[in-house]
Amino acid sequence: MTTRRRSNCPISFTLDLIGDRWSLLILRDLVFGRARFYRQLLESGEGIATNVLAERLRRLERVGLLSKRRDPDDRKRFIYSLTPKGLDTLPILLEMILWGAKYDPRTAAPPEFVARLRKDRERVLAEVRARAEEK
Amino acid sequence: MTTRRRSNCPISFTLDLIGDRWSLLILRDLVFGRARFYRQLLESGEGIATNVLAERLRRLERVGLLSKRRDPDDRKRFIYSLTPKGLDTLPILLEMILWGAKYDPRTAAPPEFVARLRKDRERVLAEVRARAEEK
DNA sequence: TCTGTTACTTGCAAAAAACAAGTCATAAGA
DNA sequence: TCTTATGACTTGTTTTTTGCAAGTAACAGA
Repeated sequence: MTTRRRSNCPISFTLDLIGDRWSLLILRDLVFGRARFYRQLLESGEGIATNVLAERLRRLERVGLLSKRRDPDDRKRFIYSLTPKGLDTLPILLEMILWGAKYDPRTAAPPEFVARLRKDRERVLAEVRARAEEK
Repeated sequence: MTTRRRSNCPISFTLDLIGDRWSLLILRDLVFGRARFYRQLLESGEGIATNVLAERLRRLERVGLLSKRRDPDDRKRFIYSLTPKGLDTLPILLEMILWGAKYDPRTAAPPEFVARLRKDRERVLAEVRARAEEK
């Protein structure tokens, strides 16, 4: 992926950083707590290629969305976690959940979560954020 | 771009349809009323290649986010416009504006628009939606 | 020390994007 | 009505990115 910015439009800026087919899925797995290690990210569902994952992690770290540190409990692996800047993409992810759940007849989105999200967006946002932060 | 779905995750579903480097910019130009014709989309800032634009328009039409009709005032051109499904991506675009405006020091996002959006999200959403609908 | 994990890297083929040029259906002007 | 212009693309080619398979290096455990 290229890094060259295309304009000063805020949407374009956002897309230049996370507007590819994988970055937001990586952020999703970190935000919703499904993964913390390389292996988990690699195996979490959609089948990203290992070289692409490595490149994306490097990139997301470089632009400040996530950080990497050695796991003190097992020094051969690394813990990937979101920075505040990375966590701030949560509202974007939540809107994508709402849109996807609305238009995908086969969606796996839990209906009660979606209903709560629609009804009380701020509250759900705060809850997911809090859970993500304590990791 | 491929069309094959990767999973039933709503975020993944959304990204399968609009998670590339151009689709959301096209939607942006249609939502915010900067463009209605092929030429305008082609020249609106970021420099999409003509073959890529053509392919994306075909794709977005096929998945039901936009529609195409001949312009009655000049039958050699076509008017591209959003469907309700396409217009429903607006919340995603607005969150990207907020994120981009927050983290891009060179952002061109009008500060008063961003401030209003932060303060009264629902209202701005309704306004932009209303303006986009009357086209 | 040997074996297994974990996190990658490297090499190559396939797909997609960027770039340049050309086609085709209107429309507008002489 | 012939001629040129415009708008919306298509086609061919090069470059970049992705996907896939295999391999390597650091650390851990027995």
